[in-house]
Amino acid sequence: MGLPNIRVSVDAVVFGYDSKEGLSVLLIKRKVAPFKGEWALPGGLVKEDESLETAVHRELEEETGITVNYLEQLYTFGTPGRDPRNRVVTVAYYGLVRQSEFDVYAATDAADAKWFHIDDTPKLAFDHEQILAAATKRLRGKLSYEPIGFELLDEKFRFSDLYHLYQTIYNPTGEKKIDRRNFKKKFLQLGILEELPEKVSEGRGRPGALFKFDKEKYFALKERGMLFQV
Amino acid sequence: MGLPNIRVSVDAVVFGYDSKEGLSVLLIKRKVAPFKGEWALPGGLVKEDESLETAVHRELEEETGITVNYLEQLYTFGTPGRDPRNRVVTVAYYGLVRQSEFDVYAATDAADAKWFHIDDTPKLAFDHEQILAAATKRLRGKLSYEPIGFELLDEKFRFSDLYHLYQTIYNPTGEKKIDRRNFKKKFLQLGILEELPEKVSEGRGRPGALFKFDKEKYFALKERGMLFQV
DNA sequence: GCAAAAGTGTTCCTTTTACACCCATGC
DNA sequence: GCATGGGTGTAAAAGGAACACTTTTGC
Repeated sequence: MGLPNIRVSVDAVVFGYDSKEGLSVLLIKRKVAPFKGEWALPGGLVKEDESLETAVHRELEEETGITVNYLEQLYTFGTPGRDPRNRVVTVAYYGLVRQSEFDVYAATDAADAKWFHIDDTPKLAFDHEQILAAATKRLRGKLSYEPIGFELLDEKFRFSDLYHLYQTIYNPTGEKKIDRRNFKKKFLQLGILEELPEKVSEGRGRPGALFKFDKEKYFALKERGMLFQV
Repeated sequence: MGLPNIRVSVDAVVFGYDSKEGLSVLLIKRKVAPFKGEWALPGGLVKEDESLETAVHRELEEETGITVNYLEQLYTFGTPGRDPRNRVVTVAYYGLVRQSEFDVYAATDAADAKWFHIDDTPKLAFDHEQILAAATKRLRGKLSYEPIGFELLDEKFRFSDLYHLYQTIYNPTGEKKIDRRNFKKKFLQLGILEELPEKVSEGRGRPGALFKFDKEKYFALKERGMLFQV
């Protein structure tokens, strides 16, 4: 009985948020077989001496040029046959970024790389649609027991940006449901927001105050795990 | 640049519950190097044509003789150096069983196999202490947003068994905290318990009614995810 | 009769929900 | 002046927490 020939890869589901465009996911167009020319999650084989996390960051850099500072392990997919050529077990990660901060470009290892709105993704290679679905589900779940926002919003943001973020992720179909006042009350009670004296207008309507996260409290709360039902 | 030489293994953290002994974990004594003679989590290399889940079940059978019907993926550990000889990425699973149902024995692939009380585990091989810690944390967390019990209790059980289960897992140090009446009220409200006409005495004290889970509702609730704060 | 476990309701408090009007600005 | 988004409070309802005595059995 010879040693099993199994390869290990990593894949990344990077979510980008933008107040105008909502929630997107970063995809690449494959440059090599299998599935050459099709869209897929960025990712690739892990090298023998690098950690899984290092591998994800490296692959993201090589394929899309972006650097993500928040990545979390999602799930490991290993069904035989998920890669048509070899047995490949892939460790999937998901991450969150402010979409506006990143110029995405097809770096050396991909034919193309771009953001797709979460409700308008193309057919994906391998079992990547399954991975994407798992990540989306996890993101939604996470929202209700951990503060999310720091990674997705600009340093200073209007309260309505935060509100729309939650609204978007919870309620992708767009029927308004979350009560603005109750949401604000609840969120402010967490004590992780700092209201700035500056006000900013969006072009029309009354200008709103800017807020920023109190990083210490934010991460403390995140560590401890909070419960936040919308 | 040659292909990376990485192996893939699975490890299982199997928790057993017994109303008398509380929460235990199943460990094996390693029969082969490295760490020969030391205690470790059951597990081993994945074969090229089997799924990860199949591999866990197979290894459990080969090393401890038990069959677990509830196993869930926990996390994948892949730091280089976690196995002293080769690069091994391990996918950890955790599961729950009724301890009383299983005769554990050292099957062919282990020198010994037994249950250890969760607060009295030996030093473990590899990074298995870290894996065990992660599993314990996850189990506690899970308890508060999913019904747990079906997998850990006999088919028919007294309400106090369920109560002690939660008490044990939440509150390992044993200072009583959960209010019996409130716990019962809340749990019954979930609508997943069926009260049987039979009563049973524990030898002393007033006999209590037996309950069983309404499987359909139980698993439905589990799918949807419930929120249950104790 | 006493030790051990099971059964049972009410009150208070906290949290959550529902809900509508005025304000500041750009055009 | 009107359209657009920002800001704000209260009342009713639901859910959670605290709490103690009685019942049934074995010995």
